[in-house]
Amino acid sequence: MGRQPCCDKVGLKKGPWTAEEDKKLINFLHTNGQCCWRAVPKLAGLLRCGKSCRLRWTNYLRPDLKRGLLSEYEEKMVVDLHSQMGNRWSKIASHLPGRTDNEIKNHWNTHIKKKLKKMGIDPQTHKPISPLSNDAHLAHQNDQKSRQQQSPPSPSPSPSRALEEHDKEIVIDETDVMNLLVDGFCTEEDVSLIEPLQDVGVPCASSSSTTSTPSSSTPSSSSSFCSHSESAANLLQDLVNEFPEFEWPNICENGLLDELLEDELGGWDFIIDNS
DNA sequence: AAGTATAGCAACCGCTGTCCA
DNA sequence: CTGGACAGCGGTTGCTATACT
Repeated sequence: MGRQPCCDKVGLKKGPWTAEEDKKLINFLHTNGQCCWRAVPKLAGLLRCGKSCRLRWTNYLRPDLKRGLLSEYEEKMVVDLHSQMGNRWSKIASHLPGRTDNEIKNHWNTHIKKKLKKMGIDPQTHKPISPLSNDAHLAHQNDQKSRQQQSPPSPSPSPSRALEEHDKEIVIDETDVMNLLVDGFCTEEDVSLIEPLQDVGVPCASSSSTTSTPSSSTPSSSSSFCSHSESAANLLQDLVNEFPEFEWPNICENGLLDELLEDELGGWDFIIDNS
C-alpha cells in the first residue's frame, strides 16, 4: 500500500551542511534537475533525508536567491501582504522574487515584529495595541506628517510593475496605519536598511558555523561571511552553459547572470577538490 | 580581558493536504 | 475507497556572532 518511505532516518546526518555536502547537492541538481527529492540524497551520495536536501536547496543554494537584508520596499511588501494573508510565509515569499519563506519568516520575527511593537502596533492584527500605544502612534504619525511637509517624499524605489499592480489590489482599512508602518521603516534610527545587492557578503557554506571539522573552524574575523571568488563564477558560468535546460529562471534571462556572478555568487564557496 | 546576555539565522520538527498503489 | 507516503508549510529550536557588563 502506498509509496515507500522517503528515508528510514537511520544513520542520517543532521545539523549544519558542510561545503562538501553543498557541492554534492549542487552538482547533482545541476546534472539531474529537480526530480523527486526522495531519491536525491541517495543518488547524490548524501547521508541526508530528501526533505533536508529540498530545504537546503530552496533556502540556501538556489542560484536565483537574493542575499542580504530585505530592502525597504521588500519590507513594505511583507507588511502589506502579512496584513492580508497572515503567517502564510510561502504565499508572501511568492510575491518577493528571490526570497524564501524561511528568510521572510525569520526577518519578520527578528526585525519587523519588533518595529511594529515599538510603534505600538500589534504585528498580528496590524492595529494599535492599546489606547496608550495609539497615542504614541498618533504622535508618531503627526511627526511623520510634519517631516513630509518639510521634505517632499522621494519617489518609491522603482518596484517591478507586477508588484505595483499587486499594491493596487491591496485594500487596507487602516491605511494610515500602513502609511505609518512604511514611514516608520524609513525613519527608525536604529534600523539600517540595506538595498538589495548591497555589499553585505554572502554566507559561506564552509564558514565556521557550517564547517564540520572543528580543527578547521578557527573563526577568523571574517565572521560567517566570505567573499570570493573567480572560480565560483567560472564554475557557475560553466554549469549554466552546460545545462541550459536546467531551471535558471533569473539568471539566463535579462542579463542577470553577469550581475549575479559579480554581486552575489562571488561569495559562493565552491570547493575545488584537489585531494 | 573574560563572562554573560541577546540577536540573528540555518535547520529541524511536526502537521496538513495531495497523490498514489 | 482506503491507507500510507510525499511535498510543502509554519512553528520552533539550537548554534554562532555580537553586544554589553
